[in-house]
Order: sequence, then structure tokens, then C-alpha cells
Amino acid sequence: MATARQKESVELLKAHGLSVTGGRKDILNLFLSRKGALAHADIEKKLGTLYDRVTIYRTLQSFVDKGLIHSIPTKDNSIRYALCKDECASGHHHDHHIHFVCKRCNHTYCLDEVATPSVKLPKGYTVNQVEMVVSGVCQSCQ
Amino acid sequence: MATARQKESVELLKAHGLSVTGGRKDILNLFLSRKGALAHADIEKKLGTLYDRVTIYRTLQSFVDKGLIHSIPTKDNSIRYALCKDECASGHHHDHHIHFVCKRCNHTYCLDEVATPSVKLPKGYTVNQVEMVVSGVCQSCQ
DNA sequence: GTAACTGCAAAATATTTGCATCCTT
DNA sequence: AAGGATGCAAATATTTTGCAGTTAC
Repeated sequence: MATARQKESVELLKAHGLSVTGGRKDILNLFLSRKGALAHADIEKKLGTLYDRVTIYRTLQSFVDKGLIHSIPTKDNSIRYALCKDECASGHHHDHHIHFVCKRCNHTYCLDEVATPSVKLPKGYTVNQVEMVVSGVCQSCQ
Repeated sequence: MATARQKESVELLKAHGLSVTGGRKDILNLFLSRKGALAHADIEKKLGTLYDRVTIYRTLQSFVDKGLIHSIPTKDNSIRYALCKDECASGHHHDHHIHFVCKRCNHTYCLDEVATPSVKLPKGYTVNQVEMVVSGVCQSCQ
């Protein structure tokens, strides 16, 4: 299992044009193992002092640039990131799914099975991207 | 005009249980005059050194607490605030409208006339609040 | 071997807290 | 007069930048 994940993360990194290093594997594994979004602070907490805080910043930025993860808008000044699905190309994020934030456990999930509903805007607006964040109580916390 | 707005802001503050001070009137007037959302940094820029940065933080927090403004989730760690409509009670925000962020001018608007579409979540999720942020090009920037 | 990644130090920025003073009610 | 708002100083936290050493390819 751990080995399978190791292989998966290496493949993912390569597929996105990122060189494979220990830090990147570890951080990517966090995303792969934990089905949910992670903020910079979460990653720092999980990995302890294994890597420098700066490295985590730069790693997350590279991941976003190469389309491996996407950021989720929040109301609390702590951007959360989640793995992209295959449709996300480098620098071109298609977040067609909605995000769910649980008020109890504070986890953020990508609900890939729920598509973003379409919106009709007033005349004159060009729509480029739609973000939807739903908050409430998740399955595990009911 | 300026007088009318003065009166309006005083009324609004009182109606929300906030004591009326110069700083609060000035900050609220910014929201009333500029039809769009403001981040902390915007306010600081507009008001110069008139008020301490700390005062702006605390003022915005009071406004949110009392239901005068609401925060809009962003992807860039700079929370933006916008005036609430009447439905927003103290500590109880009903943001039934969607938000629009223009990629050109970077302004954020509340599109009050566009209701948030309803979403159907998988079994087990309780929906509490729905946030929708659309990015694209606004009317003025077309 | 070269380009890219990393850690460390430090700068720049953002946010919070405590306290004394002043203002609103 | 009393409670709350403000300014200032300072503590904390967050993010960015530069550079030298190391590593992936």
C-alpha cells in the first residue's frame, strides 16, 4: 500500500513535469492519503520540521503552476489546496466540482460527483470560472 | 449628497447596534459609495493614515459581527467585504446572491439580482451556506 | 554538468494583543 | 459615569526573497 502510493506519487510528479524529490513525494502523499484539502499550516503540522516552511510554500506553488493541485477560496485567509483531477492541465484549472467545508471537523472536501450548476449573469458579464463552496456538516460528523 | 450619505451611514450603524464614531462612518461610507467589495488593504489605501491599521481591523470585525458587512471567500489570502442586504441579521449571514470578481479591474461585486442556484449534495451532507464566486470580465471592462 | 530544488537567514507583510486615553451614549 | 472605541507599541504570524549548497536528471 505504502509502496503503491509511492509509485503513484512518483508517476504523478513526472506526469506533471515536476522533478521527483523527497519533499515533493511526501507532500503529494499527504494529498493522496487524506481525502481532502490541505492548507499550508496543515502540511507544516503533519510533516513537522522535516522540511523548511519555505520549501512547503514553494512546493505548493509549483504544484499549482503545473496543475497538480488547485486552490480553494476561503473566508478565513488560509488558502486550502486539493488534488486536481485529470482535466486540470498545467496552468489551466477546470474546477467543475464544488467544495464542501464541514463546520464541525473543519475539513474541506472536493465533491467531484457534484457539478457546479450553471449561472446566468446579467448582460455584459463574461464568465470565466465558477467557484462554489458549500458549508455545513459532513457525512462523518452527522 | 454627501450629507444624505452621512445620514444614511449613521442610521445604518445605529440600526446594527454599533456606536457612531468618525472611523466607522468613514469606513462605512466607503462601502456605500463604492459599489463593490473592499479588502482591508483597499480601505487602508483609501483612508491614508487617517486611522490606525488596527482600528480598521477591529472596525471590519465589528461590522461583520453585527451583520453590516459579510466576507467574500477568495483564493488570494485577502478577504474582501461587502455590504449586507437587509436579510443579514447580526451574526447570521444569508448570502443568497453570488459574487463576481473581474479579472481585469480586480473589482469584486455582489450580484444581488442573481440568486445562488440550489445544489443537491450526496446523502449525509447537511447544507448550511452556499457561496458562489464567479470570475470573468465585468461590464465596465468589456 | 546543469538546471532545479532546498535550507537558512533575513526582509517584508499581515494580524493580534495589551494598555492607556479618549469618545459615545 | 461607564463602557466601548481608538492609537500606539509590541508581540506573533505569515509570506517573500536572496544566496549558497545540494540533488535530480
